[in-house]
Amino acid sequence: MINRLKELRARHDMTQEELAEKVGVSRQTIVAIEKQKYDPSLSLAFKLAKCFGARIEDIFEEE
Amino acid sequence: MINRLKELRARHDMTQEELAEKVGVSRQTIVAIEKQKYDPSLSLAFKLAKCFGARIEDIFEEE
DNA sequence: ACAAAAAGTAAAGTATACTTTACATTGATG
DNA sequence: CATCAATGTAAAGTATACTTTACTTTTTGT
Repeated sequence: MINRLKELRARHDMTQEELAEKVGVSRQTIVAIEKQKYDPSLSLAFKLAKCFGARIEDIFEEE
Repeated sequence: MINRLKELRARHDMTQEELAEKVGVSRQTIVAIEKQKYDPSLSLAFKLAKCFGARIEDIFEEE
């Protein structure tokens, strides 16, 4: 699974901290996902998509 | 999070066993998700969506 | 009604997602 | 170049997703 989280966050001009707060997780979770350490839960993926006004498929892509 | 997995599986006339095999998980995982015991991982959600020719948002819905 | 297939339940174990804390590195600005 | 904000790294702990095994209940077909 690859994701465009970092890219989208940059485009929306947000810090990791701001994004984390907005979707209700810790900053470390954002770091881990951006660094591709693991994939978000489905619930978090929904929140991230909503936050960026995108669809899950626009942010995450199965290999 | 609510899901229409059972409904979609019925519509596609598949058993839990068949679906489980097709998306590469155990039957118990399918049971648990249909019974709303927990949500699938993002990766499994993608596979289920693909299997039914639907979008993730068509199968799963955030509350 | 009976047998077989499908679905449901339960429990113990493993893997992954997420938290918290703490510290190190990078990058921008005075 | 010094400082502070932002980002990165690491490690130990908790919660949730998933597996495996085994057994019970429900549904379906003859």
